[in-house]
Amino acid sequence: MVKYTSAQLDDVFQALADPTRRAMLKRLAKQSLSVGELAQPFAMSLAAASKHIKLMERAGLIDRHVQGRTHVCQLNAAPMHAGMEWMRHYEQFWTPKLDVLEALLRTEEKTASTPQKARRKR
Amino acid sequence: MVKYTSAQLDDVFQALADPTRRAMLKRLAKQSLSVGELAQPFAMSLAAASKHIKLMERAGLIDRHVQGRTHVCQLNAAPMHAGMEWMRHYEQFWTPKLDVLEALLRTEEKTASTPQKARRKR
DNA sequence: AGTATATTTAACCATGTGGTTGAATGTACG
DNA sequence: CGTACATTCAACCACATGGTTAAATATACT
Repeated sequence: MVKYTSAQLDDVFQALADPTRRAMLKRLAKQSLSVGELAQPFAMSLAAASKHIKLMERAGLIDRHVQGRTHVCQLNAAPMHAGMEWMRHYEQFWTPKLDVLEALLRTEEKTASTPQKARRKR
Repeated sequence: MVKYTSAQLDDVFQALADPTRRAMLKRLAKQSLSVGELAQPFAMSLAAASKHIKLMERAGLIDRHVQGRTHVCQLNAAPMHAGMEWMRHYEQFWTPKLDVLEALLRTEEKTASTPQKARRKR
């Protein structure tokens, strides 16, 4: 199990926090694309698209290999793993809580003075 | 299966793209806390912490209920679900690829013309 | 009423983001 | 060699961020 640095998470989440970039990644999931191809569907200059790509490169989500005059971008989803792992710890909180018990237990963890039926100790 | 809006994802990923905010959420996973309590561990002004909290509120990750003069913040992890679902589509790409085949298939989809070992030159 | 506590608001600063246009760089091609 | 193409760089703009301090608000306490 790998450990991820905070800065890594910063960069990945940051990269994903923009619809243009998410759309680019989506396309890259199907095939590698040049900068120009990646930019084409968007109503923005090439320079703007180039900046988005650079930001994703910084996050490690895109690998680039220059081939002649074109730069081919390839998805590298691996860094998302870090974000996924981070979020996974919270999955329990949106997962249907079939029992109020679980919530109560968490509350009591803090309270620590309500002995109720068991748990008393510490 | 719920569908998530792009703006929702923007806000959630944005909220998670900062170590201070992630640390705050981590503490809220254990117990609800007032703004002051939430801010206490950090070397920053209350005003700064207050802004972080507001940003997470905007993302729906924190619910606030005012109780007298203190504002109690409660984790609401549900919006993370959207981010998790989005990422899940990419899980296949960092998951161990036991077969090179899959990668090849994706590549060929694009190439479609390079005849084998040729590729001579250029 | 007056004071202390909890939090937000306002004004400000430096830096980042998302975009533009125009010039520079590097590579391919006739 | 000269020109076209692919992409970046530089300068600029408006606005968001992450932080500060100081003042404003709201509630509680005596």
